[in-house]
Amino acid sequence: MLDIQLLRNQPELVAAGLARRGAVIDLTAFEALEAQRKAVQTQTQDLQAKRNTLSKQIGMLKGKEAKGEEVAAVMAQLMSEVAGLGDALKANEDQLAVLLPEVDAFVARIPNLPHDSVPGGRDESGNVEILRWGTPPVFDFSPKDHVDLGEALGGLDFECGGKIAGSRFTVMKGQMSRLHRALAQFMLDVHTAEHGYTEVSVPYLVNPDSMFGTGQLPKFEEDLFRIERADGSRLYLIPTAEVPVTNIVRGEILDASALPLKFVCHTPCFRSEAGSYGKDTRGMIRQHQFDKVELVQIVTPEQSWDALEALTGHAETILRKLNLPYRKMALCAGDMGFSAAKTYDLEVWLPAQNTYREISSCSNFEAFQARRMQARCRDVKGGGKPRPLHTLNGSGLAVGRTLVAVLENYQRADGSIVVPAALRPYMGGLEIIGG
RNA sequence: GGAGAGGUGGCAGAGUGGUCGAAUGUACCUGACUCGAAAUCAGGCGUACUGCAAGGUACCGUGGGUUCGAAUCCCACCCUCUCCGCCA
Repeated sequence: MLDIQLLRNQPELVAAGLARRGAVIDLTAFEALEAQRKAVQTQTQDLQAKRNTLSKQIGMLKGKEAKGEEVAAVMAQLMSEVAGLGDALKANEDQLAVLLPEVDAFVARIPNLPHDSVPGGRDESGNVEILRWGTPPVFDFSPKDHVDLGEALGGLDFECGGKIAGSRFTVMKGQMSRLHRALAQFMLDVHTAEHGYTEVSVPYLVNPDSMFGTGQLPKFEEDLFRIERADGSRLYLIPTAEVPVTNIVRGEILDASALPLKFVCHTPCFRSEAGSYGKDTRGMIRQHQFDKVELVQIVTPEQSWDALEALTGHAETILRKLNLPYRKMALCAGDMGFSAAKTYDLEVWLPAQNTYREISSCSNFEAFQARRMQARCRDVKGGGKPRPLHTLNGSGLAVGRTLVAVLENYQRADGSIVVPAALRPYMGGLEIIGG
């Protein structure tokens, strides 16, 4: 959520920032709504103040009456005076009860402002390559894609996934399952042992408040799987561990000296993929369910930009240790997600597609999510007031897509797969799958 | 699923209609004493909105209601704990 003060005081600045990402804001509507809100709110509070003082006087008179003083007449006078406020006050409060949520709803649907360092651009084509690492492998045979490789090895079964659940679901078996598990374990171990993250395990179903906190709601409900419960409440399957993990600090005021908090979390992720019909229908690239190891940092406002570089580096480390060629992209303003102030995508080389595909997305949200979550920090020494903290997250990495990258980059002419050296300790020393 | 108890400030814990945004203790911050610390003493110490300020308003699990006035009474819901049942 944007700082509503910024929206009130510098609306042109907000509009300009939003324009960079192709978003339009109706400032006239906002200002009209705000003017109305302000008028009704001050009037309501004046009436409440009047009621409160009069009622207090009645209270004092009650005390005197108890001591035997004759105050009934004055009291009756006051009571009728207060009663006269009743209707006007009720009307104002009712009006306010409509206006305040309207203002909230308006602000809740505005995306974050892109950071100054974010390149301009409308879509994917405006993204800027920051670096390239590794060399795409050269094969003396025609490389297969992960579907052909996986099916031939008996490790990937898309038909079976379709039978059990539907399209965009996969069944893995044998060494393929183990390789998948090894990848997740490896990532968790690197991030905890070498990068200082604390591993957390969290709910895979979350409530609407949590989805609001990280920005999935109210605008992107159609991207989520929803569970309706008998009592009328609802839960959502997490589309990323970002949601439950970031919401750990929702509603909290943290001692600034306790920051940064660094969490790593392995979960399945569930996405409805509404609107992506026909896109990546083959294989494991785009699934309704996939595993991901997520990095989340909770930091002070001063720390967040350094933290974004560090966090992205942590994700890159996994690719490097697996010796997978990748490139690092700075997303342009028009291609960033709703809540992000800046995002780096890491794209891994996929030989069969002869291109780089997203395998990680690392973002600094600045105070955008923190404001929605009312997550704040306080400098105890300075005696300062609570202020919104900053949040970041990034995939480190998407496990399913990493599996795809390993299969395709490490394949041999006979269809067997070389197990990357870093994973062998997790595979009981196995060097070749299907050899 | 059945029965019961309870949700108040960082924590503990009072408060059952009226100067209650809330006693007290503890933690924490500042100052005094001290070479320093402990102990002691004095003061401060929730969040948000609003106002130049003084101040005002809201918040005692959440949402409604009763009342001139609600932490306190009524209704619904949520959560926690205990016991029983069921169960990975």
